[in-house]
Amino acid sequence: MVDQVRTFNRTVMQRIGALSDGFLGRRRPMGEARLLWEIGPDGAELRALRTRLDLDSGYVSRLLRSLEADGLVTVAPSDADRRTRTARLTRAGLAERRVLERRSDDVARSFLEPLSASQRERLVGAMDTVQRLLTAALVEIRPVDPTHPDARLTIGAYFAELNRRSDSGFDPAAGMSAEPHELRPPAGLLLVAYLRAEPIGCGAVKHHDGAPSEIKRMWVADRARGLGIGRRLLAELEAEAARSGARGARLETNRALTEAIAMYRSAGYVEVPAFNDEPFAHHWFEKRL
Amino acid sequence: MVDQVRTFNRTVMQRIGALSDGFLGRRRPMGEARLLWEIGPDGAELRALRTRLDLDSGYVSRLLRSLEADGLVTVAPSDADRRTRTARLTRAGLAERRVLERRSDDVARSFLEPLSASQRERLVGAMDTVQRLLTAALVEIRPVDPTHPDARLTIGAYFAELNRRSDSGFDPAAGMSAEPHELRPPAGLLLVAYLRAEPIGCGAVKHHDGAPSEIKRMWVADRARGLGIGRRLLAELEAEAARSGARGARLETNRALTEAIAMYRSAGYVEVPAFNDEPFAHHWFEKRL
DNA sequence: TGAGGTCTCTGACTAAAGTCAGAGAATGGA
DNA sequence: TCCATTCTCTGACTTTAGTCAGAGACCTCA
Repeated sequence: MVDQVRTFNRTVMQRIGALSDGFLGRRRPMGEARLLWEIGPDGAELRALRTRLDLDSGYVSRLLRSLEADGLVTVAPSDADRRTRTARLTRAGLAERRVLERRSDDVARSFLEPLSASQRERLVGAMDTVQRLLTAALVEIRPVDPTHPDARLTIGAYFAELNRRSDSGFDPAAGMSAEPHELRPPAGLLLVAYLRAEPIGCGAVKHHDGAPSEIKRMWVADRARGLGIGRRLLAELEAEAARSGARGARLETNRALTEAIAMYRSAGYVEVPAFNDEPFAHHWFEKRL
Repeated sequence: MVDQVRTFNRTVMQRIGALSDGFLGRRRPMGEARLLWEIGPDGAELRALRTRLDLDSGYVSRLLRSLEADGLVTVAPSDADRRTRTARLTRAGLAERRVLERRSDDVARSFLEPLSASQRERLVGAMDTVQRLLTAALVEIRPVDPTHPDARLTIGAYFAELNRRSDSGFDPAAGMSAEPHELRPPAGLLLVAYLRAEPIGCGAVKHHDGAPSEIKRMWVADRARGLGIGRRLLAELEAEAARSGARGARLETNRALTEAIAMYRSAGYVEVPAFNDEPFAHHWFEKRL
């Protein structure tokens, strides 16, 4: 498998290399072209450009000077903080960027054109799979303190979604508790899933002496679904429950969360009679560990 | 579709970029690392290195000088032709190359590791599809004179394969004719399929006044099968037949060539009674255009 | 054997890419 | 209001990457 991935990397790298050639060739150095591209139609702050392209501040400055000299870019202090400056594309800069855009369209088209309709469909489908799974492989799951901003953010998003999707609305204060101290070792654990430093999911476990651990706050951001992140969170929480000595894991859920329910079932959870009186729950599940 | 290909290019490019970082980071410039890699365990002639990496001869020379100074490479005149020189890795060079190899293994592994077994399988499968189809899109089909070396090469390979696979062996002199002048416009046409300048398939058509054109010499190299090249060759030959005024296309084939037969059927050919007495044929097909 | 061609190397360049150490303006908080 | 900090810019570099025009060794074929 590793070999197959490697040959993939080689082929695709060579092939997509054509794209950088496309970025080149307008008698503009690659660095300038990348910067022009990254500034985008709405402009961008220099610090954002630096971190996104991972360039030295002096270097960015010099590149911008050169683009300014060509009349493609203007740089002006930002309104909020006059230390930082914002680069914007001029009319000519926008036109130049459109040329780059057309070029990368051309590259994409050159991939598709020689193929038959069914080959095209297969190619695009497989590309989507590769992309999604490569992204999924980038997701990292880490324990986070329940009071950490990332924890608040994801749990907040979870509540908001529950409120939006369940027919009765949702009030976090009314449900079963999951206070910070209950989700902090050794009483429990809160995990946050990150995609490139951005929190995109969470899940928690709350231990009970002599009883199954409770899984709580399982949530994955919309645009990160279908990557198996929920399943990974769940598996890690179960492992944590097992480490704490629990013989099983339990959870309750709202009937509106159909994908979650399907995922629990396929992960080996079986529906059981209500084991608590959480007012927003319709289904109770349990799994032996 | 173009958009999907573009986002694929962006994601994958970023992700595989890690690989070049892997090649870098050993405090060795990328050019040297690429060269070291390309020389390979068995050594390589400088001209081969130059064409494969597309580098200036002076530049390669200088890079080799630097690798030599580090004790990683030796360069000596080739035995056959003492103008050309062959670069070989020393013990240290081989070790260094193994480091690079391990690094690109690590990158590949980092793609796979966070995924579940079924995700891995899907990823590798999709990678294979992408790779094959991107390669397929690189194939170019061009008319070639029947006496051109590439034509001789592919037709020779076709005869060799026929001889190897058919139980009776095959003697090109005994069969129905397809002399150079019969496959040259306006009497006919010979197409050769190229993958990166290397001929990997052929196919010809021979016109007959007032009768269906004959498809001859259809062949695709083993390692290029499954890319739809045969189908493309056939389609172009049919188009050529139609241009010449033919109302149909005919062909005969040996029963050993099962994939070819399946391809003809799925391309709309129907089996008909023998329309000639080609001694090596078992099936005769025809299609209306 | 000699003419024309092939192959690699050296010298002399240029352009791009990137690094580093301040300088100077602006900001936020004590 | 002052001090530490943040942000961008400039000047002065270094390293890579790549190009071009010969020179010289070697090969092939007439």
